[in-house]
Amino acid sequence: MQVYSTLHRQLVPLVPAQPGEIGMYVCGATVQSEPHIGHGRYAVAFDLIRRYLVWRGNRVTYVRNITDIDDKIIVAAAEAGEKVDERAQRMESVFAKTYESLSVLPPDIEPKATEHIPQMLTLIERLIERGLAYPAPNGDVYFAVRTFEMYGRLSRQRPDELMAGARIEVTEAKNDPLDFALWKAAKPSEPSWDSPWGPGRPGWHIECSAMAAHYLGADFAIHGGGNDLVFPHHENEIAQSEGASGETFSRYWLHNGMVNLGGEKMAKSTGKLVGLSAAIAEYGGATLRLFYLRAHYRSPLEYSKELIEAAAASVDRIRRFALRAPRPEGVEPDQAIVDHFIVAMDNDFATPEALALIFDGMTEVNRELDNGESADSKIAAIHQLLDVLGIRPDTITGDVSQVRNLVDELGLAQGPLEDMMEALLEDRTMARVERDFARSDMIRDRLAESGIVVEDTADGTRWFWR
RNA sequence: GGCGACGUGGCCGAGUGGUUAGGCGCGGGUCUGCAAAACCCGUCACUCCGGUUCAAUUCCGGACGUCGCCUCCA
Repeated sequence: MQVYSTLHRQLVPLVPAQPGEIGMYVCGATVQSEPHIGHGRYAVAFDLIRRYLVWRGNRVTYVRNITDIDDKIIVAAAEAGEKVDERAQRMESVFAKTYESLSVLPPDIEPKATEHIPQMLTLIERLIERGLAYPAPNGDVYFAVRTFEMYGRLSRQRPDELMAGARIEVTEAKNDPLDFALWKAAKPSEPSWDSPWGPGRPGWHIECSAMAAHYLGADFAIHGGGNDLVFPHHENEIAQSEGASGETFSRYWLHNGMVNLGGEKMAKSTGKLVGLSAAIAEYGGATLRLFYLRAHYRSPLEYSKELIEAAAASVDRIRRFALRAPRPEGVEPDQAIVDHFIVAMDNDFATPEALALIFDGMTEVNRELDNGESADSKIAAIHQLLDVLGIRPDTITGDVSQVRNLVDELGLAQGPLEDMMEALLEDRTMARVERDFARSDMIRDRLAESGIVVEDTADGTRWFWR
């Protein structure tokens, strides 16, 4: 299996320290405000990687953190008149809901920064002992970038050239403008924790170093996150972790590409964003998930109505397939299809190619079914691969209230959705037999309005939620 | 200015030194009360300029362009 590692800048074989034992740390969200489409991408990308690695027989420990204390949260909470921890918890639950809608599995461990302050303090003390960090007179503690020779290895930045860029925060407390905060002295009314350097809160980067080491040790396989985190966040993590332990910190660095809107990165700071919850409400989580998977995880991904609707059309195609060709019991999946999938996915998780072969397989199955042949092993393979990709066409549902209204109007019996649909479709079939097409079309149209597609096929009438 | 990624048909998006990606859309057909679906056929591209080669979209060099990072960021 080959992965593209930002550290190596090329495809490299994925070889964990212990064969089949993969520790995976992914930088999760800062729960400052509602997630946008971009947040869904990182979540789906690494969920996919995790699922695939597990499916291939690895024991994966997936850690995805929550940053629940930082400047942005403090500011956002103040603006909203909320307590910092309350806001963080509220946003955390919004994120959790969207993850669930996107079929993103919960990580094995989801550590929060505020619950690992002791680990961070220990790490900072060690860095000071080793001469890589220093407390400043104002109560801050800084990492001394120039003392860490390898600084810039991940992002290919040289400290002198960073200086030339000059957009670096200059603080009098720092010995060098490149130094970054490990610990920030608390201002009045800010949340704070006791430390050897006085009350304060952690700098952003230290939490990931501390929590990754705590749960995965130093030499774990994969560290992931958005490619906007390469510098400075991941660069600083390496400096802190390797500076403290003297060991390599994470073997491979995987970074997902950004979601663009109108050709530019989606970001809160520029106001160029679409809310994730709103998009899920409009199109459904499965469509969003497929939207992400249509592009390779490292490529930029443009968000637009046209592209999301193309994804929705593909979800419909998958859904129809699942209805026509349900998962057969006790059938061995077609090995050729599975092998092809593995070749694609072993190549840095090439989901566009994987999707292409699944669509190919669906076309073959449909053809064979049209010809009255059995296609069970191919069907089994396709269902299995959809599972690995986390695409679950059977879990989509909609609002039943309009169906109830229609049932009432037609004088049919209320009941579970399945029963009501059966009654409605029977009514419609009768109307068609009597050539009362006004009535049959009305039923179909009304169901369409409530999000249910009704189609008459050679095998009979089928329906599904869109 | 520094670092990095990338430029494929109407759109999205793989891939390859000479032979079909796939999806969406579009045109035609089979089927059908209609619609939709499904299937079949068609829609054959690779930013530009040099170079290597019998042969380049695919390798090398250059130009142009796009995007990201260098500041909080998935």
